[in-house]
Amino acid sequence: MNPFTEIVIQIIQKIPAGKVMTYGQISKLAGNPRAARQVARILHSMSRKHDLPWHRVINAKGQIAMKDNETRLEQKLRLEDEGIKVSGSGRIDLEIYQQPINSDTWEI
DNA sequence: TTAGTGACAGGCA
DNA sequence: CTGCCTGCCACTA
Repeated sequence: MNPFTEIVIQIIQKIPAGKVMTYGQISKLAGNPRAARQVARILHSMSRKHDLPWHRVINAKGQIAMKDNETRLEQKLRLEDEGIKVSGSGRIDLEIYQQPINSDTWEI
């Protein structure tokens, strides 16, 4: 497994419940600012075997970027279950729920 | 091998 | 606020 993938997985596992991060944040923390799409791919392929909180990862517009309606609904329900308010169209207030990368908990 | 396609981001209209 | 365009890279047909 390449180091980028490992770091991405560790970052996602550190996202606290009730908070979210964007793909861009994660890719930047992992050392590849332009690899947001690969983060998404890692999530899709690794979320099951690594038990990742994939639902806490959203796009830069603060929305659920799902194409599949079932998965989109599941993510919405999981987020609301953690106290995150999700708008009808799947929007989330990043000002409130986004986990800042400058926090002391991020010693990557 | 080339072309199409995303769990995306950022700039611009 | 929304939509379109370009860059990015792994995967698939």
